[in-house]
Amino acid sequence: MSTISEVAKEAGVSVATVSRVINQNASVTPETQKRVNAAIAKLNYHPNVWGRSLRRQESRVLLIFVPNITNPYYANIISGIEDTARRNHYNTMVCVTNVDKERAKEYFDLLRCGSADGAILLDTTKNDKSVPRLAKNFPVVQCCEYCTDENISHVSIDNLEAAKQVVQYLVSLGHRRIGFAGAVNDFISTEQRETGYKKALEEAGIEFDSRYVAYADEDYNFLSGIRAVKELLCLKDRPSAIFCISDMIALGAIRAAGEMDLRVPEDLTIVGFDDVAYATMFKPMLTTVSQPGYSLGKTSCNMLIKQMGGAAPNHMFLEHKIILRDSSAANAVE
Amino acid sequence: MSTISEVAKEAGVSVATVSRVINQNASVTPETQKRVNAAIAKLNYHPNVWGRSLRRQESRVLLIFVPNITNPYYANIISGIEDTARRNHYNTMVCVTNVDKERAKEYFDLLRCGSADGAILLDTTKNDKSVPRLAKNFPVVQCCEYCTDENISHVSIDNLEAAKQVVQYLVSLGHRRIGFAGAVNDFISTEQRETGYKKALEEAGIEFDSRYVAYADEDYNFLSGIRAVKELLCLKDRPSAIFCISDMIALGAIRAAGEMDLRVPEDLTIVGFDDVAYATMFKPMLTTVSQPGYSLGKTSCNMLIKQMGGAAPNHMFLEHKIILRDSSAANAVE
DNA sequence: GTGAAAGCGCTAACAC
DNA sequence: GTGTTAGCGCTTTCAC
Repeated sequence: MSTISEVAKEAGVSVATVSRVINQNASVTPETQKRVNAAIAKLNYHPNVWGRSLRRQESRVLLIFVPNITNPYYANIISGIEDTARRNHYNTMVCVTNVDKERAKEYFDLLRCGSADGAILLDTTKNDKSVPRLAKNFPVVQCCEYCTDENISHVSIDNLEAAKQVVQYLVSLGHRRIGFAGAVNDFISTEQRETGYKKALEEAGIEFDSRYVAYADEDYNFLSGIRAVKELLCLKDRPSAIFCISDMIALGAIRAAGEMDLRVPEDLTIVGFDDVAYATMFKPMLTTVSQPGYSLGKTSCNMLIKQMGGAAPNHMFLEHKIILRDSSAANAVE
Repeated sequence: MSTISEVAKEAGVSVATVSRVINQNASVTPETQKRVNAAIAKLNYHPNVWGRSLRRQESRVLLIFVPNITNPYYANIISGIEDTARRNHYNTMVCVTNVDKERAKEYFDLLRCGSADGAILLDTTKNDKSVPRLAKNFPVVQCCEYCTDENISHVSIDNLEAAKQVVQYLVSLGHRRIGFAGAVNDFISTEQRETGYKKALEEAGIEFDSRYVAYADEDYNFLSGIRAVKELLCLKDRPSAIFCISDMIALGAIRAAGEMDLRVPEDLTIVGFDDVAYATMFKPMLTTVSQPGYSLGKTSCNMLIKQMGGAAPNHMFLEHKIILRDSSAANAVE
């Protein structure tokens, strides 16, 4: 590992000149430039990032907080963030929190100790108190999930509206007994999708029936999806359609239906949320809501960079899309 | 962001004393310790990592190179690496290369510029030339995939043996026309699984028939899996069993069979590889080879840390397991 | 256009 | 047990 002063000696110039050549921001004779570049190449010199950061007081690293990377839904978002970051000469560091507050707190220290300049959070919960505290001192953008504090930037889709549209679509298919498979967690999207479900029912003049609502585990896992949906399917007047707040739960719903000898979509319509790749690998292929993952990531990252440049916190909602496939059909139950 | 000298002033001691308290490695009066700690708390001081790294000449960051994070198969490995790293006071940085050599090269610079102390590579190809070059200058461990250079550490399962066992199992079920769905890439696991397939056939006295071998795309994607397997199923003497080198391809195989009105496993036995979570979400649930993901990650990380401490390169093979589920059955085709 | 030198925050060798 | 100080590699101000 060679240093700037070794390069300077090799090229017969001062370290200042080498620095100027590296950063291309000051006048250096083309000829000296050539000599310096030759020395850099010869010594295989790479500017040491610690020295530079210490001097510049910035790390050019952005943090990405993800609850887990098992969910393919995050892959696109992360791609969007990373591409944008790299285009702006930032490196990224994926921090997998596993929904563990302790671990997240440790990762927050990466900001406090200077390891990173800002963070994009994909795992904020509704009433999270640590995020506002962090955002007071560091540039932070929330993506997809966000807390109720108005002063912190966020980028997401309009979950309430999306859920409403799903239920309106189900109503348009003739369904009246529409179930809802949610999850027990503190994500705002979870809440908003349930609210959207209720609003759409109300607007359609269908009375809300709490027996038609069931909940999977915190992390929307497959097995708990099966369990939750079975609760609904065991009812005397079982729903003819079920809106699931994640594809994973919807996959569980298909399995649950199969185990109870119900055909999808003939006997039961199922709609998911997220449009992960696996939504099309199953038969029947899943009707679901598609989020613009890559754009969500890209927009978040751009917002963060602007904010680090002094811009005020901002809120953005991107467009979702309902993808019609095989798991939904007109109500034929009675 | 307060500095060590501000803490020193606040506590009425020198910066050296503060440093000693922080690093708990020298004798400081309990009383001064208390004073210093009070000052640290009061100023909410966090040691600046740039200053420390510059001085100590280490970053305490490890890189994890992953081809993509869409594949859930990597999640466990990464967990294993991260937990182990954190236990040893290292931070990790996930670098998603997208099988893009250019991007990987840029990430390699993180080592050259001091941003990281070592790397675990999950995406090495057989004849990769850049990895040996990198490994000459920096601590590197390869996980799951590795290149032919003997001097670079690696941790993986014995892919050849695993493939052999799968085929032996299929033979034991009475299958004689056994197909192989591989992929067009330069991963050593791909090659070894094909070699294992051929060896097992040979040992069973079954002549190798090149018509029974088809290839999915480089990244084992679902659609190309369907395509490859359809090639095999269109043969006059179609195979009664197919060994797929990844679960994703195996999922494609199930779809392909379905589209050609073949039942799995009654008309066609399918075996996958990796045992991803989705292997059990489908009906039929997949017979597959399970790799000890978490252990692979953990072992790699421990090996890297030992190596950074001066240990010589090492090679390790961990145990795999064949998981019998619903997609395989005795040959009933003729 | 180029060089000398200060200083970013920290640790550790040395002095007392 | 504690303080002084050099120096890690870099950028940038100020001379010239």
